[in-house]
Amino acid sequence: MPFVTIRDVAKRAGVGIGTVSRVLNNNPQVSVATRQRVEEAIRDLKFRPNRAARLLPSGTSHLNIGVLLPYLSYHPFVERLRGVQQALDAAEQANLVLYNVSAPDRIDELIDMITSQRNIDGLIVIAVNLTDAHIEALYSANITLVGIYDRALDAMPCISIDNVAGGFLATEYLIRLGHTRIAYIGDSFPNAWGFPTSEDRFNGYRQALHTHGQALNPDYVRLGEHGENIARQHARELLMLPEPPTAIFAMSDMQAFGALAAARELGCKTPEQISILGFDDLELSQYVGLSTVRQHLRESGFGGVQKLLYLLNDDPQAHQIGLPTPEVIQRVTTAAPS
Amino acid sequence: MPFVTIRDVAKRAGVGIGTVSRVLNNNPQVSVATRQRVEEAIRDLKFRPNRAARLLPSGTSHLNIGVLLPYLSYHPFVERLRGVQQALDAAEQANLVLYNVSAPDRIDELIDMITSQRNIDGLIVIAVNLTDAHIEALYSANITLVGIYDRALDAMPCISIDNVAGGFLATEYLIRLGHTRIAYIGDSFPNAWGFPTSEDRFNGYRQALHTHGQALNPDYVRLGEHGENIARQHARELLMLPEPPTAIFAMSDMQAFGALAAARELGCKTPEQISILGFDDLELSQYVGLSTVRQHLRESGFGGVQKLLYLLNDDPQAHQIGLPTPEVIQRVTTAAPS
DNA sequence: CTGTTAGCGCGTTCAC
DNA sequence: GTGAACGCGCTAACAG
Repeated sequence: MPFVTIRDVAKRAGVGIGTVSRVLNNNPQVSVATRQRVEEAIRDLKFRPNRAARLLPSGTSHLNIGVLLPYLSYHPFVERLRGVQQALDAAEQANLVLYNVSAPDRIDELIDMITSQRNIDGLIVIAVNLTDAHIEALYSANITLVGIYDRALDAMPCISIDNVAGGFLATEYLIRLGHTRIAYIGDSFPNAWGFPTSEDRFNGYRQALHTHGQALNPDYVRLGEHGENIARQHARELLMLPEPPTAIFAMSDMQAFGALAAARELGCKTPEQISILGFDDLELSQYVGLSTVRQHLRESGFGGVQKLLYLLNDDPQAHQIGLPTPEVIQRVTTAAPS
Repeated sequence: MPFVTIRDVAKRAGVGIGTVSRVLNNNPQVSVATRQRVEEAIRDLKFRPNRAARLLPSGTSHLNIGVLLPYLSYHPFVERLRGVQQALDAAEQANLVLYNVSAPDRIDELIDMITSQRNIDGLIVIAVNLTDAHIEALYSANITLVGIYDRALDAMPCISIDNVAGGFLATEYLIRLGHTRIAYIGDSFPNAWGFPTSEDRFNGYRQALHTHGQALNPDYVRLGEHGENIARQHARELLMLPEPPTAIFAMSDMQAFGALAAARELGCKTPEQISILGFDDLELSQYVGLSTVRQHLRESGFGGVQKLLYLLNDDPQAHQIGLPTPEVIQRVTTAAPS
């Protein structure tokens, strides 16, 4: 469609394009009469200035950074997004453009849109599993990439955590407290999005048990869809076992909340009768007093931005940006078994 | 700072600017040798194409829509944001640029940034209370505004709900169930952000009681900071009153979750002994089975985008975009008193 | 106060 | 295969 330009407006209003520009920019040196004529023409023609052209003469080229993520309702993603937002805010040189993938099979479209639109300089990919073709397309569109993943990738620079180590850490912590009957509640894997999170944490759990000479009791492993409720149901079942576990390692704080609820419902005291340990350390968790593994979510978003900005400046510091290792935050839901 | 342009690269590589352009756009008709020379020059000079200039010749002018909101951790805001995201996705003609206000006193800076940057065509303001000066500044920067608020505004087109009516509806629903001892748990007001939500819903509560000839018992009104935990504490206190309420109207689903937890902890059965009604209808709430007042959060974001797009096109349909009225969604946490 | 002109940085013709 | 004009829509500096 032929866009209406400042020139059309000028002709229509019977003035020069300079005058139109002045009206557009609220320049006071325009007589009221002509200003009104111009404004009328603008309205009539439904003229709308072209942003790109407008920016051009100023030479200003601020950055647009995209963030690609699945779900806007999943806490860990949103907390990372907040970190990204804060870092970008602090840097004061870039905007945050949000891209949300609603389903795994819609990634293609989105990447197409992003590459064809040429609107962003860099992209932070949170958790979304991109194929090599996607990455290739992004790169040839000259978009600098940084991933924030649950497992390190070769295909692009990443901020990531070692979930196997995290799972190991969590389980070992419970073992050190003296627990010998430790359950695991997590997402079933593999899942539609290909998130490796649950699998990795479970492997850490398994390795820790093995290292400390404890057998893995299949009854103590409950995998299912993600969610507080399903986790609650799993915890119920665990607690009603003839020989219930004395500790539950939930692979996420949300699931730990579910387990907590189940314990409460069954009148099972935490941490006296059952220790519950989460993973994530959501902002919420401190309020609930949940013991958990802190994986520095906010920092991961923050670090992602730093890395990206360094990369955009060809600054070698980019490769130094990492994440603190996960750590156990002990609050009130874990203790030695009684 | 003097930006390095395609011309600099051309000179450096000893080629014409056309060739550089071709390399940039992956045009296959460039010999491998020259391509390499150009790429080297690009790297040496740290050249980065100007997005605006790039878009200019194509005539493509896609929209950038900003979203301004406080907190990225507050569920109702995030759900509205999701609605915005979905609508923009569906329209396929605009990007979502995210602006997050971290504190009420930082609104000024942000508005300054937004107006000086000239990056967006429209702005959807979620819950943030803007002064007339802010709105003025935005308008003279030619940014079209739509607000999504908890109370209708005159200063700009809005999607809003009537929280007084919502509070009335909620309370009347409980009264109709037969409750005569109905408590209210909400945020204390006024608050730092100036959100009128709790006050409005409380007024609806009060009016409903009055309309139905029930006295307002001050012991049954608990106001405090927002949060599941504080609500939980309030609910505890309510339930331990010599004459406890038979129903609790929590002004938000999160607070209702807190009340639910308190009831569980005290062994107080829901809904047999205590009915609990929330407000919001978060995505989460259906999983929990919480009875609540649906205020169409997602739709409000969706509608905001529609209204904005109409406004940008001077389409009078803009004024027809509204929101369904709030409705009570009865699930399992409310029933007649026994 | 207002019209005209010269770029802004890049993609796209063309000729070479 | 490659270089050099030309124009995208707009702002700013300059004449009037």
